[in-house]
Amino acid sequence: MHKYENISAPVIKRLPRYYRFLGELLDKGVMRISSRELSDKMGFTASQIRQDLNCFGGFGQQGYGYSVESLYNEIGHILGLDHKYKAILIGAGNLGKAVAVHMSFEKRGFQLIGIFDNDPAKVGTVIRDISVADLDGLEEFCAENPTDVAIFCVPKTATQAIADRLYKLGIKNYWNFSHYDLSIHYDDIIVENVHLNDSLMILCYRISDANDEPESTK
Amino acid sequence: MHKYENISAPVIKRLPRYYRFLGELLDKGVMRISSRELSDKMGFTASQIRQDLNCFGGFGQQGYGYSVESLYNEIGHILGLDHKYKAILIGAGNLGKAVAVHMSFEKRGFQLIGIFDNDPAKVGTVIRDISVADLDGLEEFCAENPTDVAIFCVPKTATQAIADRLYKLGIKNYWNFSHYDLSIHYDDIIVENVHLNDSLMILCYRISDANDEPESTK
DNA sequence: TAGATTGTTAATCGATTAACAATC
DNA sequence: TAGATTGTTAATCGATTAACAATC
Repeated sequence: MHKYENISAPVIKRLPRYYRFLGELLDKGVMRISSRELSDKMGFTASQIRQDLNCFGGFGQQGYGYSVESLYNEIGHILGLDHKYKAILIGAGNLGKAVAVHMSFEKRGFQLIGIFDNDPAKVGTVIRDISVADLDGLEEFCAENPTDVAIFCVPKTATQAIADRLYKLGIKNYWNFSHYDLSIHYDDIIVENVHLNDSLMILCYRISDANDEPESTK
Repeated sequence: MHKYENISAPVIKRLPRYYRFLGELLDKGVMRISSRELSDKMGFTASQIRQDLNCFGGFGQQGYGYSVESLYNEIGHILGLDHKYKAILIGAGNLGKAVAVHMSFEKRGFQLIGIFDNDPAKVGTVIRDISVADLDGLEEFCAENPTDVAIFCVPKTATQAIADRLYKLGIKNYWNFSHYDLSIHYDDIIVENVHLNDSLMILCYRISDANDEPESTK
C-alpha cells in the first residue's frame, strides 16, 4: 500500500500529533486550514509542517491551504490505520489490563485477538471479551491464529524468554512496555518502546533543573 | 542542587537509558566499563557517550574508563532521583490504577501522596495504601499537603478543567497520560507526555512501511 | 614507561527554518 | 486579476561522529 522510504524518525513522530489536531478540528467543523494557522495551534513552524507533509505528497492547494478532512484521512492512511494487524497481549497484570481496556486498537490499525499470562489466578478471567489464556498455549494459538504483533506487559526478567518464543513463531513486531531493551538482541524486528520509568525520570530531571538552587548549597 | 543549563533534549532523553544499563551492569557485578564497551551494549557510538557524559562533568579516567557504580550514582544524581517530589494522581480508572501500582515512584524521585477521582464508585477504594479521594476535595488537600506534580490519567475531555484548577493551586508540573496537549495552553509549566495512542500509531506506521507492497496494488 | 581511554576540538551530517517562485 | 498560500530550494542551525592530544 504505502512504503515511504527514507522518512526520518522526527517526521514520523510528528504524524500522530498532526492526526490528533486535525481530528479535533474536524470535530469542531473546521473545513480548511493553512500551515500558518496549524502552526499557531500546534507549536511547530509553518515551514516544518509544509516540509513534513511534502514528504508524502502535495496535499495542499496554493492560496487556499489544506482541506482538514482530506488531510486527516491522508495522514491516517500514511500511518497505516486502515490495517487490522492482529495483536496479542502478554501479561494480564495491572498494566496489561489497563492497556487492553484503555486502547482503541481498531482506530489505530490493530485488533486484539488474545491475552496471555502465566499466573493460574489470571487464566480464564475475561478482559474486554477476551478470556486470558495460559502462556503455555502460546505456540498452539499462534499456529492457529496468524499474529502480527505482540504487546509486552510483563516484568523485565520474563521478557527475553518470551521474545525468543515469539521470534521463533515469526512474530517480529513488538509494542514493549517492559523495562527491557528488546531492540538490542535482534536486528530484524520492529520495536516501539513505552518506557514509563524513563519518562518519569525525564520529568524528574526537568523539575530538578527548573527548581534547584544554582550552585548555592555547596 | 544541580542546574545544568543548555543541555539538549536528545541528551536528556538518553540519560535514563544510561542509568538503566549501568544499573544492570552493577547488578552483574561489573566494576568498570569503557565508552567503547558501553557503546557495544547500548547501540550508541562511544563518541556520543563520552560527549553526553561530559555535559555534566568528567566522570571517567583516561586509560581506565568509568567506574560503573560511581557513574550510576552520578547519573541518578543528575536526573534528580534523590528528590521526593510529592505527586498526586488524577483518575483512578484502569490506567490510573496501573500507574499507581506499577511504578516505583520512590526510586524515580517521587512520592505518591494522593489519588483523586470524580466517580463515587471509586472514591474510598484503596490503591497502594492510598484511599481514593473525591476530586471535589482537591483544593483542600493541596492546601494542606504541598504538592509538586500531578499525574493525569483522565479522559481527554476532563483534562483542561482539572489542569486549570491545579494551575491555580500553583501545581505546574505534570505527567500526562491524557490524550490532550496541555503544553499548548500554558507556557510556564513542565509537561512530560505519555501519549500511548501516538506510540501505537508510530508502530502501525513502521509495520506498514516494512510490510506493504511497494506501489504494486495500483 | 607504554598502552589504553578519556576529554575535547574539529568535521560531518541531518534537521529545521527562511525565502521565494509557482500557482490556485 | 490580485492575494494568499503552497511546494521546494537554499541557508542556518544543531547534533552526531571522527580525530587526537592530554593523561591516568
